[in-house]
Amino acid sequence: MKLIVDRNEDVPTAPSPYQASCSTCRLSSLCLPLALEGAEIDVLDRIVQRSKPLQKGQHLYRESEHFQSVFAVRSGTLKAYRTTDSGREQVTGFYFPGEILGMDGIGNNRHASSAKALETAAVCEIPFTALQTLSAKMPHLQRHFFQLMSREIAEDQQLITLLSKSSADARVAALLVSISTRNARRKLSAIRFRLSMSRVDIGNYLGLTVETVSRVFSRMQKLGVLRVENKEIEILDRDALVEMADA
Amino acid sequence: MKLIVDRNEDVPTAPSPYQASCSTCRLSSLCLPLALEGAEIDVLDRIVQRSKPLQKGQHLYRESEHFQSVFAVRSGTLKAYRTTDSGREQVTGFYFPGEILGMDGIGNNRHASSAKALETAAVCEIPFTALQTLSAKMPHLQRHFFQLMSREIAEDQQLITLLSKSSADARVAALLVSISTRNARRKLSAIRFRLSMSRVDIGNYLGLTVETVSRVFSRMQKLGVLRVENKEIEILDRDALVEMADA
DNA sequence: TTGCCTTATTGACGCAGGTCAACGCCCGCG
DNA sequence: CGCGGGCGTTGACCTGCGTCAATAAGGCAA
Repeated sequence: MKLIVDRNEDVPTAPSPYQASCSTCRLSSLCLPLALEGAEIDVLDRIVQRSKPLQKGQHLYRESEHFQSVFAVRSGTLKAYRTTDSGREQVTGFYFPGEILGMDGIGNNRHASSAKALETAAVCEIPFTALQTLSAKMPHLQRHFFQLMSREIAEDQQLITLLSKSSADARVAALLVSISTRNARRKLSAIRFRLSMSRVDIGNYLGLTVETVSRVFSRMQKLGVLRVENKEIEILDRDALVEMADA
Repeated sequence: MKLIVDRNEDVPTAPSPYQASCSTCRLSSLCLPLALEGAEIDVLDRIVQRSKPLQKGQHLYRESEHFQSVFAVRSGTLKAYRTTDSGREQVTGFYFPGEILGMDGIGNNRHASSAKALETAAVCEIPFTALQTLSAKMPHLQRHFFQLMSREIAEDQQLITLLSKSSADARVAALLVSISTRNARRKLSAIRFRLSMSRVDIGNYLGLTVETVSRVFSRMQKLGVLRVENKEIEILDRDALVEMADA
């Protein structure tokens, strides 16, 4: 029944050609190289470090640690979260292959959130100082990185909008639509996928309790919008879902 | 019933010495020039346009308009907001003197939010293309701008955290603490100030109704934490406020 | 000034979602 | 292969905030 799962049963830390290079990377069309051409990609390639396979539950970096690099997800999923003064944990984002995380640390040289693998995950590390130097020389890269940061802002604002007023149904629907869309970008199925995060994480991210998330899933299943089987999700009526996400 | 409005009844583009220069600007220690030295400031100065005094209610830019510049607030306050698919308005931020807005438009060359003056306001316009060119030449500037964007991300995450779980009291307390802190940065009173935004805007920003905001103010006043008189706020017990903000 | 219209406050009431509790089912470990 | 602990689901109940409504208080126009 369940087929599984993640790849990256990762290789000991030998010479470590975890991945040849940006130019052969399947994700280059989503990731940092997006705006670059051949020669430029090679230059970027030289600063990128591909040495970090993470096991489920392992941290990539922790809040308030010294900031040094941003990271691109190569495989697997990560969550970013911060801890409030009162000790509560708040998930601020999920990161899928091709996406960049860690940019919130640039502001004061200290990570503003922690990042943890939700399943076995591989990332590319991009030392920020080197990235800056390169950016100054490669306008495309500079521009692209500005864009990536800007989009992160815009996405956070999207989430703010969601959290500010929307119903539980709308929040869950919005998350599912988002995941679906991001899957499509990676040429994966937009209607059938496996949630790598727990219900707790989903609830936390969306400002809901686990119970509510669970009830929403059940309700949507009853309505014929979704099929839910543990972490497997099938979207049966995407239009309905999009509609719910907005309301 | 809807009247008004504004369109950029735009200001003659005459010589326009609304403000001498960045180097004489009282806010330079908060704003873009922060990381620069004498000569560099002058160069930045040359691309900055100081031509836009806005009347209360007037727009600086509108969602989905072509993105061209970011803006620094010189005086007054602005709010940024986006409109959801269902037509609801969501305030995503308030901007005070020395702060930069418009960075969410970089991502796809289109403003992701609208910005409107809450009172008479003056801004400096910083054409983004020119800023990029300069950034490539001036590492300090590039770095500083990355930092500004990063901080915007971190602040949005703060708000996400707030909206995700906190009580109405905590939300209002957090906003007041934030305004207080930002006032202090500008050498204004941290304990006595005038709210430039309406209760509606506050509620919208915090994901609360006007009524709730009003009740929270009353309650805090009763508790002796605040003195509220219309838009005038006096913080009587900052520690208590900080404490409430966290819970 | 007077009056009008927008903004703010306060009260009464209802409901979405939180809380508490019980239970079933994966899944990893021995 | 069986056992245990975490994760997920479901139900019953409770509460903080939204909603509706009425009134007050600014503030701007004429």
